[in-house]
Amino acid sequence: MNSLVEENYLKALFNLSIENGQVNVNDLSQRLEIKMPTVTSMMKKLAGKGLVHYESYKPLRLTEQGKIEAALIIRKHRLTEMFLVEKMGFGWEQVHDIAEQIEHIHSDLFFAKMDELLGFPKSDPHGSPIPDRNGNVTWKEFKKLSDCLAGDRVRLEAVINTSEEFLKFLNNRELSLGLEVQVVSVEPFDHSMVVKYANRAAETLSHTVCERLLVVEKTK
Amino acid sequence: MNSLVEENYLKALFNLSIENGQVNVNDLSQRLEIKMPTVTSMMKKLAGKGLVHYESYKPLRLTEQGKIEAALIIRKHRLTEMFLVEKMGFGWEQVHDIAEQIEHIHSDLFFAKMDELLGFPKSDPHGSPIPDRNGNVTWKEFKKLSDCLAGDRVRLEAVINTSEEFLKFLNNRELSLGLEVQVVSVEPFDHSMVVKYANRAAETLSHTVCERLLVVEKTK
DNA sequence: GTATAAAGTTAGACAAGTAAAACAAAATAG
DNA sequence: CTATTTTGTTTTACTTGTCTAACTTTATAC
Repeated sequence: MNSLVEENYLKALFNLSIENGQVNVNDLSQRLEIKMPTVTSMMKKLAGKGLVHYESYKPLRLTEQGKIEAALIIRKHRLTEMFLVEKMGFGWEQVHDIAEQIEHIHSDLFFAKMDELLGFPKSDPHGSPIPDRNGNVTWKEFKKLSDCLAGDRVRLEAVINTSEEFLKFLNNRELSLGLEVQVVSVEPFDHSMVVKYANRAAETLSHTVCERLLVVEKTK
Repeated sequence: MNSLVEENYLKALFNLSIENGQVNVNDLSQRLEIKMPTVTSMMKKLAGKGLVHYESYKPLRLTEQGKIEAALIIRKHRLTEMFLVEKMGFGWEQVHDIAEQIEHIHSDLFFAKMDELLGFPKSDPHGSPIPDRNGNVTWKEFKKLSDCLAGDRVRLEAVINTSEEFLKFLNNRELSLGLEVQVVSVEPFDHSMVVKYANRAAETLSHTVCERLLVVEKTK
């Protein structure tokens, strides 16, 4: 059984691998706000448990077993977020910190019950996929809104950042998952976008925001 | 902010005080399955934080602040148990271990929401009172079934032990809270009781069981 | 009322997780 | 291609929570 601390390293390593591809000690150190020597020693420990491939000065990689164990923690996190939103009435901007704690609860029954009550959801309130009971994740093919062109019509399917500030920003602009969005124009200078959606007047979104919005082409 | 470990000491000390009155280092040591020297040093630490009155070789006592902080943890535990039973469909025998973990979640909002969804319950699925947001507990006057006499008609209001085995034992005999029970006879030798309830044939309950069942006299 | 047992404390040690300081390797900038 | 910066590692040390062994105080049994 992994400790709470080990679980956090596994999860961060898993998430960074997806976000950045290659993960260095420094990346993990910054993500966890833990100094590099501590990260190095934990990597050796997790390598000893067969969860990480560790070689000095080389990028960090989870083993197959490490990936499974990380995915199962993320499963618990995302099921919890979904439960908090769907069954307890929380907003999608309120659930991250609570799920960050509940993901470490040890009780298969508890999460199986959540899953059942939710009707076995495939994604969490931010559009991220929920790994299955075996730790398998199937990613849908999303495109960043920032990669779209003027005239594109797309549907908002997921957000990358789940911080309270970002999600409140989206709430203030009535941007929510499932929304159909039309790209009116792209500003060549700063890559900001003018978009239209719902019954709102044209809205300008910075590149920083558009990069964090994942969409699919609207199938007519 | 108290650590998870400190929280467990506070809670155990609070519960033992109610169960036994006076609490010694040895009692706490046995309850927590932690050796006495460790308990002694933690008591000094908690005394330093103003949560425990500690004097060498004297019984242990929570300070007023210690009682409040302990009661707030117990509040979280009992709200969780109620939520698991009422909103998630768990049996009363399944919830202890999960609540034991969730009681350490730090999120006022999370427990406030549970409380609200449950309609501000006054007691948990085992009949124990839920402390209020300020850590105040109001105990109802219960009597042990084992203190009743032949002919008494009472209502089962709470159970003392919340272990899975004990609650399964009660489930097997269809004993649940709210049930009206009639004491048919008391065996003088071992204090076992013959009782009748629901539509069942007479049932014999050992003294050990009757001691753990809390009742009120049935008001006609 | 002393002898023994039980309970409690002190002292020293250890594991997990952390960081600071010093050093080593790799990447980068001229 | 060397000099410098960045990244990573090693060593040492600290904190929290735990234990064992040794000792002290209090309680209990004749």
